[in-house]
Amino acid sequence: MDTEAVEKVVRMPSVKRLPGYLCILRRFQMQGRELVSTTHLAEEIGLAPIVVRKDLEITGITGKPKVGYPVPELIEGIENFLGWNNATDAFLAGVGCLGSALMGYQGIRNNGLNIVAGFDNDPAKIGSTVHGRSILPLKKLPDLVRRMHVRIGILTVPADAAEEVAQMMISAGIKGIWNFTTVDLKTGPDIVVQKEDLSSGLAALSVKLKRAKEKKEEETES
Amino acid sequence: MDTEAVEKVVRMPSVKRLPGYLCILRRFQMQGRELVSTTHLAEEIGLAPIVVRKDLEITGITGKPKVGYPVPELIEGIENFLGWNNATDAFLAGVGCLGSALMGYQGIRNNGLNIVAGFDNDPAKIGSTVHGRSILPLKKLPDLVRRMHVRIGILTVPADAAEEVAQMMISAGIKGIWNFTTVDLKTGPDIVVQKEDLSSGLAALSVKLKRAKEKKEEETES
DNA sequence: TTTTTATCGATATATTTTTATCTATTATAC
DNA sequence: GTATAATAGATAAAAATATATCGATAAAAA
Ligand SMILES: NC(=O)c1ccc[n+]([C@@H]2O[C@H](COP(=O)([O-])OP(=O)(O)OC[C@H]3O[C@@H](n4cnc5c(N)ncnc54)[C@H](O)[C@@H]3O)[C@@H](O)[C@H]2O)c1
Ligand SMILES: NC(=O)c1ccc[n+]([C@@H]2O[C@H](COP(=O)([O-])OP(=O)(O)OC[C@H]3O[C@@H](n4cnc5c(N)ncnc54)[C@H](O)[C@@H]3O)[C@@H](O)[C@H]2O)c1
Repeated sequence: MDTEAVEKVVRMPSVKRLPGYLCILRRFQMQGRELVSTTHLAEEIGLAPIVVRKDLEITGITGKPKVGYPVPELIEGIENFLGWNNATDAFLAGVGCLGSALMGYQGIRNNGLNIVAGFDNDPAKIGSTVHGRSILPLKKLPDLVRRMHVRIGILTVPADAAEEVAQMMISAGIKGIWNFTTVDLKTGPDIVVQKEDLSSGLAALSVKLKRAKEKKEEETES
Repeated sequence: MDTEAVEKVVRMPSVKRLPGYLCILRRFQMQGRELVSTTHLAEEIGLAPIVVRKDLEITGITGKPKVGYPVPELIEGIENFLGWNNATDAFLAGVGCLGSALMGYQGIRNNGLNIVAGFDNDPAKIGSTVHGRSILPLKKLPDLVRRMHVRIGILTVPADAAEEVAQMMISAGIKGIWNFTTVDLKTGPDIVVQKEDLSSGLAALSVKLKRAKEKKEEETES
């Protein structure tokens, strides 16, 4: 029985902006700041205050007029909303250039994800460690996923192996794939795939630069 | 005097999806396919056909009913729209884990960006090469930007150096910064910054996973 | 105390983006 | 040739997202 379930709509753009606030808030906390207003947060992150206020709404934390939000509560609220309070284990497949960079990246761990081990099919890599985490043979992935109840897989294999390795992950019980390959994975509806697409970022940069250039040329003419 | 300028609005979401189509189209071309329909493209990329058709509109390429679009023209149209036909030179600052991965990544070169050199302030790295490109002292960046008329800078330095290095780039004449740090750069309005934010992707993954889990639990209950 | 100012939180409006509908076109099958 | 099915392209509707407005509230200043 839905006892007045407040149908809270979570907007994805807001969700994606939360880590940015979190990063700034953590810095503020280290500086000993107790309170922060959306005005100030907005200035730091380069957005309009109204955007920030709307975004923070989804955490459920409330602020005080003329004062702002309590920094520690806000941090906890965001972490809590994102489920970043308790670290989640993840496996990474494809310990190449990008894969090892990710395995050593503190930013991921700070955001609630713990890359437990890397998997590869290169005999030269298997058995060694990267940033303190061991590289295991890909074959062992399914069994370990099951035994350790790992739900998140990070995919950094070459494109032609992506689909196959992803299927292996899913068969073993992985529920979410952080996909760094260019491949659009074909998965069932119960699997969550987050594709991290460098090329779309580059496309955005290219077009924005082109626009800026055109704009400048127009101004020069007039 | 605007002689009936067809005010073509470029939607950013469409721009960001173009590289995905491009990647698939290039594969099709290698397979010798001459034509492709939005229906088929949509299936490949996992989107609705209507989305694909709307997106391809901005390239100006037209298709034929019952047939589709000519693959080579479409590739050229997308590349042309994004300015990826002629490679653009770029400098990268901060040749660490991520920086060197990017310098060796063919995907960037395929998308019209040519990382000419890397810059660092670590004496141990300066003078060596990464994936065939030399690592130069950061000090030399401004002069080389001016001499080579480089307009794009890639920022992969640690967070605490980001603002400083970005300012150095901008002062030298860099117009677009591909920012991989967590820092929200403070720049003037004529500088284009594309922030590549891993944490927002992770946030999206976390929330989508949480949702999927809740949904499944609801289904199990009923 | 009263006024002023900053800021929250709610509501409303505008804009952007997605999705649907419909018509025209063209290759293919009959 | 004519019917049929697939699909482009235009237009319209719906949904999502961003932005603006405004009253309430709390702190600081007068
Ligand atoms: N290098 C980058 O900067 C970058 C950036 C964005 C995306 N990517 C993507 O990340 C992926 C990897 O790129 P990279 O540059 O790290 O390549 P890489 O060749 O350096 O690394 C690939 C790794 O995967 C391993 N591998 C190959 N086949 C495998 C398999 N079937 N199972 C398990 N491991 C396997 C290889 O042994 C290697 O260690 C590619 O899909 C690429 O498109 C790379
Ligand atoms: N490692 C990852 O997977 C990853 C992923 C996403 C974003 N990032 C971001 O990329 C940046 C670099 O990360 P990393 O893991 O490669 O770190 P890293 O420490 O491996 O590399 C940093 C490099 O920058 C150089 N450097 C330091 N100060 C400099 C300066 N003032 N000028 C020029 N060079 C300087 C260092 O010598 C080093 O080579 C960070 O801001 C990080 O948040 C990293």
